[in-house]
Amino acid sequence: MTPVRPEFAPDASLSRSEMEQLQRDLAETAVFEDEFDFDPAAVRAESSDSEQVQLGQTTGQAETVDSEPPVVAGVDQAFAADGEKAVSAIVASRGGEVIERVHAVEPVEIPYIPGLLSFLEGGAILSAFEALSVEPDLAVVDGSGRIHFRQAGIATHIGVMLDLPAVGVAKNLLCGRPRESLDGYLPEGARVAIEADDSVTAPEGTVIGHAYQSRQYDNPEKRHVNPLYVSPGHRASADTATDLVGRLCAGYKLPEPTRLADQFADEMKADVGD
DNA sequence: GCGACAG
DNA sequence: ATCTTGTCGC
Repeated sequence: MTPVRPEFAPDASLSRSEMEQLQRDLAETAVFEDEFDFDPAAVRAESSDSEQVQLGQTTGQAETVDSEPPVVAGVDQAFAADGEKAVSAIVASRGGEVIERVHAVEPVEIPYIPGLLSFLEGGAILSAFEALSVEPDLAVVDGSGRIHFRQAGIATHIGVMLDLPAVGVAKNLLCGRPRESLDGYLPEGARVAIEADDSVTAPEGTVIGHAYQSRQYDNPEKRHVNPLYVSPGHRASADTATDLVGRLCAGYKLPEPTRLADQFADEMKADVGD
């Protein structure tokens, strides 16, 4: 698919202040509330036999069409050639079934700067989306969305440019303040709101995402897992973004679309010449 | 000056 | 993100 808002292209030749201004403009365009063309409750991480039966039955065409799970695009990056090439991988799946995999390789133009990640990886991701044939309903991007200084993390950048519902899934917290301490043991399924503090361009206290415990061990003393940081990218609220990620997890810390893209990115990286 | 920082 | 062996725990 092609960008609907090309004016927001993550041009790596922009000055730092121009990049930051572009992000502020991007955040103005971003929609941090649910705006889907699909039923979020129909999103699933794994395929089920019952669905196969339904699709095969002759119980009304409209019904069978509606029962088709939304297409989710998992997006992840890897770097090759000593960090000089950015490899972006997208794995599209429907109800857990992989339906397409594409990738793109672009030269790395700038170093990693916290807050400006989309200018490092955005180009490769958009190239990969150009190569994608299917129309995804949702994108799950590695990195933050609204949990960002200017509310325009990479998930927001990609979502707005493609006008595609997107959620960001990060392994570390970029900014914001957890409503409750995350030091203690969080049981599986727990979510803690991440609020805007003075480092974020949003009213103090605005919920910009959640710390989400997608996986946890039973014994708090022996071993524990760190939570995921989920935030709206575009056309999704913080609550629904976390609901969606929860539905996309299948026993592992990371949601399935991310794991699939992660794996494919590694394969393509080796292909390019690790 | 100090602190803080996705991938 | 990436560089890397073994090792602890379920």
